[in-house]
Amino acid sequence: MQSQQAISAIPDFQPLYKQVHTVLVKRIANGDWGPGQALPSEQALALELGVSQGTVRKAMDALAAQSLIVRQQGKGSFVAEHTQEHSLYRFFRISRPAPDGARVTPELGAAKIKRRPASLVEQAKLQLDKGDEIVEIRRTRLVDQSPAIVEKIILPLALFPDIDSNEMLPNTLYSLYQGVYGISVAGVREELRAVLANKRDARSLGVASGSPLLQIDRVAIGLDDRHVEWRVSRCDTRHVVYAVDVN
Amino acid sequence: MQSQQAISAIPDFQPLYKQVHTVLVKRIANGDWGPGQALPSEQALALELGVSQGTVRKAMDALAAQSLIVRQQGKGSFVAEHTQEHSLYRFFRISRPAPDGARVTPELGAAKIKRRPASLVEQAKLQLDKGDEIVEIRRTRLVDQSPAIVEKIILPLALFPDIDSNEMLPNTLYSLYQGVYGISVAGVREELRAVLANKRDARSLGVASGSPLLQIDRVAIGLDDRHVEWRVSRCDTRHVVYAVDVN
DNA sequence: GAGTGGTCTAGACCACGCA
DNA sequence: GCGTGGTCTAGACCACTCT
Repeated sequence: MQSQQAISAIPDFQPLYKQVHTVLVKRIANGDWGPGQALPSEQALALELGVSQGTVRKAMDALAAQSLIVRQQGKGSFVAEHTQEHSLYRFFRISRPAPDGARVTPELGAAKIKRRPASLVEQAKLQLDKGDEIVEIRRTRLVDQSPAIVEKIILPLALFPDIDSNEMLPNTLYSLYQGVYGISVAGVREELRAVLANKRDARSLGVASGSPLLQIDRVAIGLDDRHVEWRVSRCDTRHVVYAVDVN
Repeated sequence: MQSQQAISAIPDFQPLYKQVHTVLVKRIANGDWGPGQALPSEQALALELGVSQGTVRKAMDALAAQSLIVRQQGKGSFVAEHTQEHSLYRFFRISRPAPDGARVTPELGAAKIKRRPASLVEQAKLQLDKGDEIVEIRRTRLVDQSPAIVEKIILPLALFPDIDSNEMLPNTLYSLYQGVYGISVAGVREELRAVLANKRDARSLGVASGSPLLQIDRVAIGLDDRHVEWRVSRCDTRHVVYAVDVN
């Protein structure tokens, strides 16, 4: 009656709750339930999958811990939405220095967008083939009305068809990816370095050429583990910092 | 028979498993079980605290998620140890750039240690009072035999009596804090900035004065939420990077 | 074989949101 | 009042470790 049953015909050796977890991730990735929509209740899923409610609960608790879903007592469980506030703070770690430590909401400055074939580095970063096209976005972000971050964003055109025909791109691109293109960013991997401002940086940020900048090299990864975006940000850290908490 | 009983005489309104969690954290912080030692079994704790095994399990799962304890099937649950490898990788995020991405094990270079009254900044960072003494450690860490990181470490002398009488400090200070002084680092808060190498940095790291360095400003926090250490590292990021994964 | 944590189930009551 | 997720319990079997 219990333990190590497989949901599919051929048993694998994952615990049941992990199998349930995997099934649910796939369904979310597949768009069975759109962002903001409610998943079936624990009971309904348990019945459908032939496991107990407690097992479904454990799988859904894991989804909630990954913030793939949001659970609300009395209402239900909902596919996480990359709304403005949410998405901004999940992957955006720029804040004011301690002891204030407040999160910062950057505003959008100038932006340029163009389409071209992927360079070799871009092919590697985004798992593309030779000849694949990408879209390059360059933009500035402001903190307290003055430019603080320059970004170069590279997107595979195949995943975001005609994204370069948008007049104005929103501040939080991830909600656009999710809402319009059905691509949810599940996680990011970032590498941080210190670099010197080149002439273009200096002009965009209003700093002296040769000023120190924090460079954030980020690859965004989708629900299906595809590399969805490559973004290189250069940040003037005189008034804001990149904050990390490890527990 | 179930639900919302309080362990202590005066009920608070925390779920039982959170109360159990809190009790266990306090006992660990208090040294009831030393690092590496086994906690009582789930059954034993459940009996002692008058709750069910499942509730104790949920509390201990949370402790494991915080990596405050390590659980081993068939053996028991053990207070986490800040061993060399462990402690190094828990809070040390320097690695090689992608696609390699391998963790790096820094070696220890020159070190200097001295005792003096806390400056104003140090008082603020470490929650000290005027006149309190601190110990300042300055040292260099090597990657691939060449200097890559300079560190300035500030410790409250009250927490680490006579630490400055040590001949050689180990590479991973956190295991020393835990093993000798009974202070476990439960988490850290870091702020990252880009700065330019001053003359001292340049000499220590073998780079040109004015080179860009990644500055990591870290406050380490103990089990009882006290600020235990303030550490400012400056890192040459030409060959290594600071890696962050968010999921 | 005894003891531990890991998984799974079944059923209960509670707190919440909504109609 | 109903359905949802949140908490708690009790009991079962499994996988692992040690003796």
